[in-house]
Amino acid sequence: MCPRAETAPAKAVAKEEKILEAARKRFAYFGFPKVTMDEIAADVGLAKPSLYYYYPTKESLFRAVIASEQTRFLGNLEALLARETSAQAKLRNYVDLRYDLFRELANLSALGTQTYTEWKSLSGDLFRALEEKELGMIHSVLLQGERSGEFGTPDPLHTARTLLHVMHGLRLRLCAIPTGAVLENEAYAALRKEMDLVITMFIDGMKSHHSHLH
Amino acid sequence: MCPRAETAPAKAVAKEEKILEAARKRFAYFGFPKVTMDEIAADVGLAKPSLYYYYPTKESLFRAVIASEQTRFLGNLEALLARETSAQAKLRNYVDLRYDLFRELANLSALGTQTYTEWKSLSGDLFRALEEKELGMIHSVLLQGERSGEFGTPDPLHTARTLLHVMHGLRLRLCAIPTGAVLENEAYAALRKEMDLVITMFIDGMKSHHSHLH
DNA sequence: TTGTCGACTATTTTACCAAACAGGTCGAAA
DNA sequence: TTTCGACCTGTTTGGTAAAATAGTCGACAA
Repeated sequence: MCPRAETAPAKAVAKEEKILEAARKRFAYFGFPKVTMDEIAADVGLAKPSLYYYYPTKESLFRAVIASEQTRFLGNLEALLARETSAQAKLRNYVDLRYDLFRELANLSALGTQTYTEWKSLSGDLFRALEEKELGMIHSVLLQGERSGEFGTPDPLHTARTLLHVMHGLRLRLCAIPTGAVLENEAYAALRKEMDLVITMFIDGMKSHHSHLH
Repeated sequence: MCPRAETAPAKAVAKEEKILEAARKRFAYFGFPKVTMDEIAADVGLAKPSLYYYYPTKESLFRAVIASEQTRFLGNLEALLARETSAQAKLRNYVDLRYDLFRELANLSALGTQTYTEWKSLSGDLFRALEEKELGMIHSVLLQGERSGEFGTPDPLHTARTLLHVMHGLRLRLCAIPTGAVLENEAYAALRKEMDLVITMFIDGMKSHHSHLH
């Protein structure tokens, strides 16, 4: 209520986020090892030791960056699933969001694969936690689809997991393997089309499974 | 006809294959850089220079190893497609074979990912050529399924490519990302199940697409 | 002619050391 | 509460000498 009462902490939080943003940019462009704390400090107009007032280690700062990206994604995803639509529509929307996150992460990482695996190793637990939540959401959508009679699967959890792995696999493949496409954009457009086809196949496959049970 | 006429070259060919086999084992266990030509030579009871009589460079030997593995796979695949069965059955058999090749390559490479990407970079053209042929075969099976009325796709080539990419993506993911599974065998069993589910979804999806056109 | 190898070359890896660098700490001062 | 100068310490870097390895050549043998 009183603006003054919030001033001191608000300022600290604001600075924390400025640091986070500067770090995100640096890490994204140059990768974790090539970024120095001095540089990040300079970006936000501070000296190195001041950074340690907000983040105890370089790694914790990095993890904070990852966590913030993931939180944003999860927020969007949750909002999406909360909206009252068909399970199919939700699955397609999920693909949309997933693609966007892939795209963003790739955009920010000059070096593709390298950064990706680097991130994975530095904060594998975060990634695993994200996948866990992502899996849970897909799973719940599949269950919704089953309840509402849109489609069915013999094993919704297995299907959800496979779907998740397929999407990540496609993305990983794109990063790990030099595609024929010269332009990065082309490669991503192809990824997009493949993700769409996969989700279509899964939806149609699940519909047909359901109708077999009729 | 005359056994004598074949003796000299036959012996040479046999030795060539002994070298190939020794090299395969070494490369598989230790990876390309950690293997020396002396070691391979010793394995087959020769001195290093003799190897160069059969293979002009270390890399050519390595490529010969890869090529032989791939040829075997392609042979099996072709034999499979030649057999007179339904397109569905062929797709499922393709998954079988593909899985086996994944499994074998992984079995032979102590270091998983590392070796995989190493191989890719050293003989990317071979891998690309293999994928090209693999793609062609999947494509032809999809076309067969369409002709025979088993199922249909709006874009068979795109579907074939996506299927290929999905399978490779799943495998790649397994290599690149430390899974929760402690035992490697578990991880591969999971891969197997996922590959099966994907092909099921694709088959069902394509069936339903076909029946929509009815 | 086909196949083998000992001895040699050229290039890459390794081993090592010193200097620079970068993550992290501390106490003082706004 | 927030900032920073000075300091500490483990790691990376650069350069070099020694070792190892891919690849060559000419001689020798089947």
